[in-house]
Amino acid sequence: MVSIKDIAKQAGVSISTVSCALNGSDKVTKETTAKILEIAQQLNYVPHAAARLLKTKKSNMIGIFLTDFNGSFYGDLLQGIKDFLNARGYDLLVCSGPQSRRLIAERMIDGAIILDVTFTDEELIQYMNQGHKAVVLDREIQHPHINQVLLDNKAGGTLAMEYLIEQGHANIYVVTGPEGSYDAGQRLRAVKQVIERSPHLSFHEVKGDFSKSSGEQAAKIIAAEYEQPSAVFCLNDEMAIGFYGYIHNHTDLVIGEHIHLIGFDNIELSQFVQPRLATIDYSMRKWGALASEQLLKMLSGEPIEHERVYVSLVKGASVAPFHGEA
Amino acid sequence: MVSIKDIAKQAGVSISTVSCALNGSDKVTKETTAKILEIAQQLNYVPHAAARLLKTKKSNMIGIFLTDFNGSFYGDLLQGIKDFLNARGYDLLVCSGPQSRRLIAERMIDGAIILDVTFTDEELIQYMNQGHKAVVLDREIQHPHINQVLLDNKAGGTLAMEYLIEQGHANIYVVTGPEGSYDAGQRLRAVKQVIERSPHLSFHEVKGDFSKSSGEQAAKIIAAEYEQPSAVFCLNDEMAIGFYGYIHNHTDLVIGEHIHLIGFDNIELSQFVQPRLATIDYSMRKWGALASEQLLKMLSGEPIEHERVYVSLVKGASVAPFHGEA
DNA sequence: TTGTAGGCGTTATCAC
DNA sequence: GTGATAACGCCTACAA
Repeated sequence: MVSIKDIAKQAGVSISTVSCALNGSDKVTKETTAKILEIAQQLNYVPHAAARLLKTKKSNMIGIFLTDFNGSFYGDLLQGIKDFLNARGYDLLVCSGPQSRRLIAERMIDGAIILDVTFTDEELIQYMNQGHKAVVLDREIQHPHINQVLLDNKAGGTLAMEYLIEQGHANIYVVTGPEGSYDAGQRLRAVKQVIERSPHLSFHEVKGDFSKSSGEQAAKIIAAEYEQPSAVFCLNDEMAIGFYGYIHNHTDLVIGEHIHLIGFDNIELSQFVQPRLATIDYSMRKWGALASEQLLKMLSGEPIEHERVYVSLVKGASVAPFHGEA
Repeated sequence: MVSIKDIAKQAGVSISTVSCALNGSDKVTKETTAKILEIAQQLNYVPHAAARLLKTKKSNMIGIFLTDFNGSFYGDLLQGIKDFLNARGYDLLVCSGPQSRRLIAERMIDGAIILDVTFTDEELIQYMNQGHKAVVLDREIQHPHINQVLLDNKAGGTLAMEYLIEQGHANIYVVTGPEGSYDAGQRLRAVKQVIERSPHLSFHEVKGDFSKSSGEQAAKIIAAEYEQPSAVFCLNDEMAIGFYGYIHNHTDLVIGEHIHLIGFDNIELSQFVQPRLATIDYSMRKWGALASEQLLKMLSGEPIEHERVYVSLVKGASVAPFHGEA
């Protein structure tokens, strides 16, 4: 492998001159710089990242940590992060699994973005105490080296519930998310707050875990006890899609007529189902870009505050007005 | 940051003793090793990956390069790769975009797995000439540092066509894949070879690009010129699903009766559509595991040959027998 | 069994 | 403007 030493020899200059020239320092003549650059080129010189990192303590790499690699769900989020980082000279590494944490500990990356429930708060804080920095997308946690960029789940949950109530629905189900999920927990909390303020409502909770199949299960349960038009808030779209499928294939009930359904996330599929699924929308790309921005600011020592990703209601014919007796 | 120097000082021994102890060399007393280990523990010592890499030239990291982050398609493949690598002390980094190539060039990873059409054969060969090693999943390319682990697209394409023909279909459409895709190209070639051997068939090609929406487009075209029962081979399942949707929602035709459909990939959704989609199956996890295995073998200098991932036919009611006049 | 010394490829601080 | 020289943190002969 060719190193700056080789090119120094070729050019008949010292290695420090080469280093300066390569890094575009103005302490070197234009001519020598040009000569050095040319030799580097024809020698196919590529710097050794590890050596540079050892000295500069900057790898220009950011890691995002995911629970697993499933879910087209993350596509846009990752793209948003990557685009933002690339534009600023950083690279993104997507990591998963407990073993990958060594990238943080062993200082291979400059910072981390966390969207991984398998990270405990404790270990996260431990890393941060060692001087590492991170942005979390999936929890509330206070530490000088941690910044939060969270979805406004509370607003979303409230928006969804109020929409159902506005449309005249008083018999309401919620299909919950997995244990331990911050987003699911927050959404459910918002739902309960609305419920508490509206004692006239009939309210039921059905367990779900954000998967399509759990949406189907929920549909089965709710369809079985169906007596009157009901509204269902699936805490994410994937479950809502599963819900749709079950109702459509296995019952005589009609979405938007007997059962009024709203989801959360506005995934691509939501616009294709008939009738269109009402849901809560937000931009994955923006979420990713914002998280990246916050992380880079932290790295540069800029003081920052926690951020929120705002959400909005997407109406859809899956929820129709209801004018019956509650 | 605490380094072996600090722990050497604490333990009252030299740096090299610490290094040996940490690396489990038998050149150090059990007692001193134990003492050193304990101090390392309580000092929260973590080795610096860059420093180690600089010396050992092994990062124990493997990179997989993808065209983009979309597509739940890759979930199982990545999981298969990760599991295999983790079990052998390697970590997986998922990378995308031209910038990420520096991980290869700058020697941050020990090897690469390529599933990225934006990599040209030329640049790949250039990297390999510099001594890097890779397994390719998406092309045929000969180089001592490159190993191929390819899907047996030819067998799959042939299997699909023969199934349609066996079932009595003689009016056959194929919905193609994107330009430049190796898999799409190979599948189409297999189709054409079957066609050439069966001159009595009526055969039509409709352009697609592996996306669901292109499947819908194809359905629109084929439905418009529908005259008699036809068989359609969508070169991947995603298009087949789009095809389904269009036929179901916008025409009176029935899959498995007027239109007989087969796909490729056996994605999860395929088993849920009604009637079940006939398709070509293979294991993403195995593909990933095999690719990883080959890469590690290359890294250890073991001589290896190119590998193939075998496929099989999955029958489904989306293709029914046809006994009419061709 | 332990310590000494040199080097991995860079960057950075100085003299010259 | 350029060139020694010393780090960075770790590994590994080799010497003691």
